[in-house]
Amino acid sequence: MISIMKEPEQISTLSLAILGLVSQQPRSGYDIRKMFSSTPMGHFSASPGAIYPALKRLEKCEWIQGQRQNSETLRPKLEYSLTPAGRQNLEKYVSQPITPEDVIWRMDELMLRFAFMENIVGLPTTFQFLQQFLAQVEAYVCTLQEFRREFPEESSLTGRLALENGIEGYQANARWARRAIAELKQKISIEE
Amino acid sequence: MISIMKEPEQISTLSLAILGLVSQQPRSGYDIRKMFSSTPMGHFSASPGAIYPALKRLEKCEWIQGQRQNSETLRPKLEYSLTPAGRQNLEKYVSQPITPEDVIWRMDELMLRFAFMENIVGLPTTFQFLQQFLAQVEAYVCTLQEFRREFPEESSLTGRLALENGIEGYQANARWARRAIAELKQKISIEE
DNA sequence: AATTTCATGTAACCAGTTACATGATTCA
DNA sequence: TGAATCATGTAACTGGTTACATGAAATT
Repeated sequence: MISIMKEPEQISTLSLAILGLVSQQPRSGYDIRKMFSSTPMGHFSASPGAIYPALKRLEKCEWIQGQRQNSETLRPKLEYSLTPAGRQNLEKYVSQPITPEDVIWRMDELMLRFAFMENIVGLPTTFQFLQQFLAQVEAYVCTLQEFRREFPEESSLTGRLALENGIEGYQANARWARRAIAELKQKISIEE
Repeated sequence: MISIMKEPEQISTLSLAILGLVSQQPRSGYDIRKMFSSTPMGHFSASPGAIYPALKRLEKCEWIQGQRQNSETLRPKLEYSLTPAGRQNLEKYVSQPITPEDVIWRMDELMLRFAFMENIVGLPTTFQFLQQFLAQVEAYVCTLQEFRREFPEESSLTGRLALENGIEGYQANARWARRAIAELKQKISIEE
């Protein structure tokens, strides 16, 4: 008897971060909490009330699987790793085409996808990701600049500056993407 | 009989955006939804399921007050404006000192505070805000660079690049803040 | 012996998402 | 007359926050 699990169409950034981490190596909830609190990895809270339920959810839909470590001792720990199905779904998820909505509403998710991409889908797909990313970011910069041009000049100084902050942030992302593309190109050519 | 309302110690970004908008002029829920969907204002969803309950909450704690417009017609609309108490609380909230946690976890909130500051607390306080902002951002850039220096070079290319994306984003914020400070300085000197 | 770190959880709460629902007004 | 826009809401669900709870192992 096979139980059909509903696949989440949209993964929360927390789940994605967890999947990325356990894709690298088996990790316990505590390991993940440590990563979140001791590194600038995304901006995740290390609260157990978020992480342990998230692990349970991912295990229930069979993307990850927990294995009890040190069962003999009095302090066993649960180490999770990706299931084959989980890896497949993760591959599909991180390789999705980048939409304009992604860069407007889900920048942090895009960066998470990117951070783990190399590991999960390899350099060529990562390269494609960066090209799409750059194109979408550049397009959005144009939209914002258009908006900036029509901004009523005398109305609100700080309002205008806040808008410019957004534009410059996206421009920084574009510059970064160009550099990253160059680095990847080099690495790919060396590996051949 | 005075009912004592519990003041929210932490305001959600959505509530803050709403407060900022109604501080400029009386606005209805529909007006606010339009702002969110037609301008790059923050990254807020215009869903009625978020906005109308938020307006109700803010009205219940007496920061804003709704007034029925066009009561004679069959399609009245509710225009909210800040109460004196609401304005006072908003002034206090946006002027709070900026903590390291703010730049790490709540960048979007800081930008919202800034976008409406001029209107709510005037240029001198806005100027102070920017100076604090710059200092905290620069400090965090150092932390990230320190982290970058200790990053294992061969481990993950995309991981390293994602970290650099973060650093460059904060550096862009610092540059922006320096420019904004210069602009404000000029404007303040002209107005004297 | 006391403190810190390892390690995993639960319960109440809250806010935002999605989807649904309603009806007036204006414009093509 | 039909579509788009104006205008406000509710209900079910979901996931993250805060706070609480427990106890072993390692360190000082």
